[in-house]
Amino acid sequence: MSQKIRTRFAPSPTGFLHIGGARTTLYNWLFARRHKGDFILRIEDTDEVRSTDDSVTAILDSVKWLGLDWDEGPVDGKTDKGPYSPYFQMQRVHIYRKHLDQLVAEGKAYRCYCTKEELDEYRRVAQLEKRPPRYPGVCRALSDGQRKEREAAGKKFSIRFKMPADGATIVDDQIRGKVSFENNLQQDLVIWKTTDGPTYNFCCVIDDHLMEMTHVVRGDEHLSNTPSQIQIYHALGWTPPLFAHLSMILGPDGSKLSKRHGATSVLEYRDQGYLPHTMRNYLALLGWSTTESQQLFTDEDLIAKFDLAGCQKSPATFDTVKLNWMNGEYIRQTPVKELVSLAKPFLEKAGLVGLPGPALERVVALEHEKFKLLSEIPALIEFFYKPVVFDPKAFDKVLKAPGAKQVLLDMAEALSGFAPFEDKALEARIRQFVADKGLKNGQVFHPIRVAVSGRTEGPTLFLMLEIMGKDMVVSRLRDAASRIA
RNA sequence: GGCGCGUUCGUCUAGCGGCCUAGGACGUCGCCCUCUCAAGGCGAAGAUCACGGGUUCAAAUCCCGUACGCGCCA
Repeated sequence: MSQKIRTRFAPSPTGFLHIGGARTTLYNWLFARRHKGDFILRIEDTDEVRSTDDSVTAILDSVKWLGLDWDEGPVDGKTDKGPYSPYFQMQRVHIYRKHLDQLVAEGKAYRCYCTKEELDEYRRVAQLEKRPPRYPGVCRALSDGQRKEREAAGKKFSIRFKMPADGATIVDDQIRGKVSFENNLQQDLVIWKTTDGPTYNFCCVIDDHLMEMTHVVRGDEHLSNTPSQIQIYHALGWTPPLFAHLSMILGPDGSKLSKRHGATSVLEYRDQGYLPHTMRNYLALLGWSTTESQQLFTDEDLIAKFDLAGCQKSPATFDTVKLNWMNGEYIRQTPVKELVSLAKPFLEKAGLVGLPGPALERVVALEHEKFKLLSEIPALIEFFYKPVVFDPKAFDKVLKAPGAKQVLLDMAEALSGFAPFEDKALEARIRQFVADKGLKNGQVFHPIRVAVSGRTEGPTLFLMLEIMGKDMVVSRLRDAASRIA
């Protein structure tokens, strides 16, 4: 098979891009990139009521932020590019109608005049009689006379696709293997609504074929619709693409991941300070793995190794703890200069940009290995730029300790004329101080740390002092001492 | 209700008949490093492989059933 691989992600713009959609996008993208194929984005906006322009924008922004570039599809919320344009389904209705007409003309689809009330009644009775609540095919069996009668009465109709009455449809799923569905158990699917518009399952088939998709990789929830879709392909004389159905992503309580489990929108993860690369790596591993159980991947690595056969059939629970670990891992791998630039929005929000004081690069470097999220950077470094806020527990425990006040005053004195005010020299001087006074390291180091930073945890002491500079250090030592009763 | 899918440490998973007294990763715990917190290093605990039957010399791995969970159909 020398055919070029083509995959797509086809969201309905009825909200933001959630984690599940992000993973589906990622897998499609990885698969296409792996096989030097094309990755297409298509907007399924046939639900006029729920589709919004804002959603289109949010979805495009999300996919862009994730770093998944598409070869064809929307350029923005209105325009698109690519040889199969348009990629917005609402602009393709004439195409669907053409194929609809063909099916009807060939007797492969028929008008159904049943009203909502009638359908509800069929279903109610079926439930009562413990039969499956399927459409009983009333209008499929209509005679020409009966049909004319209904037309003459001007009855509204939908259009249903005739499913084969017998046999079975096999979905040869790339992840799950062969899954068989009895045709007589499938109902005649509505492919055109009473309100005069195509339905999801119909558009999807036509677009996937016309856009020459070779692989349809999508969520589990579509597996049950696949046999109907396959029959539509056949009715139109087309060969279906290969299908791969991904398992769901669950929340910590085992139910489908939703709002009440916390952030579900990709953009929320961006705003919390996760790196796109973390999301790619983590999401890749949520339902896919290599035989070696490798955890950390570069993008090249991911592309080279991704494989549908390695996808998990069972659902996976989204684990923020592991996500955080991975983000910390990648933050540590990010050069400081780049990290500062990535953290800019967060630093700006905290008012830490453009302030006098040490260079952000130096300060960030000092705490580099501690960050798990970009959003927590400001809180960990702000004491370099803003007045010290004492952690009450630290103050009581360390600064109120016997002798601490005197240590701070003596230390301020000792350092006020000290030079060079530099890491190694400071360490030597302070250790000397400890020895001279006959104290223990902790009795000196700890009070200094709390006095200059307000907290007991923080960067390595002497380098922190160097970066703060003599003036700030000395004045903070004295200020802290003055606060001790 | 029918149909379909799924079920290995708390979590993500390896495993595709013997290499499994079930491996890795996150998390947890302990130790080391150490000026604190991290990071890092080392180590430990943690899964009768959902359950019950088969098949086989041999099953987490194959078959059947049950339970539970989820999806689709409305």
